[in-house]
Amino acid sequence: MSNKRKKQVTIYDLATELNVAPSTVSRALKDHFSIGKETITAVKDLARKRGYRTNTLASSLRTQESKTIGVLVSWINRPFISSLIHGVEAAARESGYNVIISQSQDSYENEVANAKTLFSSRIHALVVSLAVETTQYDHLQEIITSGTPVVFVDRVPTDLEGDRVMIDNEKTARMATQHLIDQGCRRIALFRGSAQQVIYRDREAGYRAALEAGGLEIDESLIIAFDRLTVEEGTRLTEQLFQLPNPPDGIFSSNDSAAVGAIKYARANGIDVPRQLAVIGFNDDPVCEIIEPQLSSVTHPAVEMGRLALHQALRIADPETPVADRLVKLETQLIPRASSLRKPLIDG
Amino acid sequence: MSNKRKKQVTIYDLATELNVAPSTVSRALKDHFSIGKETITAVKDLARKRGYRTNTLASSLRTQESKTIGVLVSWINRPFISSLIHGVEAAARESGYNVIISQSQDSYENEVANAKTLFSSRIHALVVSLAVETTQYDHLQEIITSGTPVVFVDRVPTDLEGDRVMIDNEKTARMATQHLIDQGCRRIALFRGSAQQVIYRDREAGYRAALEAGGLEIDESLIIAFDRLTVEEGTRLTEQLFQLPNPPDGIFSSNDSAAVGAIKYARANGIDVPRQLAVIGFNDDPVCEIIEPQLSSVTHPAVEMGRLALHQALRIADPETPVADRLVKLETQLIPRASSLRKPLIDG
DNA sequence: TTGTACGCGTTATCAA
DNA sequence: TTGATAACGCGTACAA
Repeated sequence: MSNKRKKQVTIYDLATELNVAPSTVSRALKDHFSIGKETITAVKDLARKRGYRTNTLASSLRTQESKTIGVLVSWINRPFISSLIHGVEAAARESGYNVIISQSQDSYENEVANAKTLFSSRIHALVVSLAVETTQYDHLQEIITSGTPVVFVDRVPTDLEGDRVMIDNEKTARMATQHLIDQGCRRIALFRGSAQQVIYRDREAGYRAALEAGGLEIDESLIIAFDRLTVEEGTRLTEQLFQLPNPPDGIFSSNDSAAVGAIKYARANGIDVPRQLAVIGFNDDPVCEIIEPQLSSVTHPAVEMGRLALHQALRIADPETPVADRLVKLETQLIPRASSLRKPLIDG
Repeated sequence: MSNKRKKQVTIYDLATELNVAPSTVSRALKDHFSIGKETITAVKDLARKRGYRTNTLASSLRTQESKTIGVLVSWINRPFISSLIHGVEAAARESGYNVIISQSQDSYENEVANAKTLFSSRIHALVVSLAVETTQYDHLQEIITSGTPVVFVDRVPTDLEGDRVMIDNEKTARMATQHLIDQGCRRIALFRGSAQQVIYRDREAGYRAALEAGGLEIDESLIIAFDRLTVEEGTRLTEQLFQLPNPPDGIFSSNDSAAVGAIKYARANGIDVPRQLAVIGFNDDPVCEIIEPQLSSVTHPAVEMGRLALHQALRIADPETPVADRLVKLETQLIPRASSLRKPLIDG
């Protein structure tokens, strides 16, 4: 709102013009049962005519009840995150809420600053996917303590009570790794994200569990720590893998981008995918159907997670919410494609 | 802000505890020159100790000056849009502003509703990329009239005064088409987006201009109207093109997704890219370097456009802003890759 | 250097 | 069915 802005119409203006009290106008605008029918229509007509818009600021201040949801994520311009926000925003708007977004850019410092700003904006609730760097949660604990609902999505904290919407990372990773074993892989590499985030540790756990269940030896030199799981990093680290005396015959990557990097390396170096190297990613991004060979993956229902997180945020204030519901785990699915299929699938 | 929320600390609480007036606290917190040094430190110390957070709502109401920027786009989960928002958010936060996002999902009706909601929220300024359906602008004119700065990005309106941040679509399309001609294409098809949006009409104009300049005949049956420019649509409509008695030897697509669809069709049907069919897209999305052959494109600097739009929004209120600056056109660049390169490029 | 008093626009309470 | 009044938390003109 800049300085020389046209003065906005208020309920006071309408009241004066209609010769009624401001409180009457206020009630008429929200169809309060105690207001006469003619008064209501008269008020609404004039409101429309004068271009009246309710001042959300004043209303929120008075009622101590703001209709905005804060969203705190790492990077907006990532497929998974932008779909997540899409889900939050769509669900929020259906429920009459605005959405304020802020990105930490994976920096702890930014995350703390943004959390403070959002808190000051008196948001109704906060939806958070942590920055990679974040391992300490005072900035969020403070918000929870104040009574503002906080819902964690995907990148959740370890030791902090609070509501979560996520997938079963361990189980999903096990499913993906198992698939590679079923396809005949014996030396499977893991592209692991930053160990600071529990979701990546869980995926590692799933990977290890699948290998053990399959009776395969775990070779620590095949577990590769990634920093940002980008395409470039995937290409670079695949190259390193293939300089080992005994390179892998399969890769399970913690996201699709890094898996794409692996396929690019293989393609450029005459390594046959999936025969010499079977690859499976994580997220099922659109790119899976674009790269050649098409990339196997496991679903990570971003939009749905966003919607659920929002609904969870709105329900927390509700005392009826059962405690059991405070952890929502979504189902995931294996999507086998050419990058890992060496033999026909057993069923359908 | 839910009902049984812990009461927030106010300047009034701090004032009581320190035995000073609330106004003194208010001024101390913003380092007002008239307040004593010790008072300032005392106030700030206590504020920290009590966990005081300034109430943005109250402050905005009082000053008639909100620190939030509204963003109104079609779909958040699209590469170009999410990068645009990324740019807006980053720049806004640097300047101390929050960002409220809302998506029209390309529906005119949603766009109108969202514009009204944002307006009611007393945003400082609005950044808009229009819904495909939108051809009428009353909902935005109203906001402009009220004195709220409105900046249009990418999908801009035709006959509405207002600030714009965009690229030169006609020139860029000409450059892309010219490139195909240079590579020896003689029958070039155009993947055109919805004619309702001027950006797509401009790209068509550039395409036509390049053909004319190159002395090539314009075959209207090669100009394909797309609805949503998706991969699937690209594949489907390429198939149609190749059922023509005289199919094209080049495609200029108004975005990368549809171009990817064309390449997928070609790959599946043994059509050699680029020899039989040269393809160039628009946007230079990350997918360009992932598909095989890699997709030629022209840049569409989304993040930069977002940043500029935000800065433009903040400058509009400033009476010093020269009128000439109200249309910002960014430079674009041709990125030739394997999908269109039949001969070595003339220079580097 | 600090305090007093009012208003931003809305809504809740109490009274009429 | 409607009106008068106070209060939400903050900032500022004016007074001290």
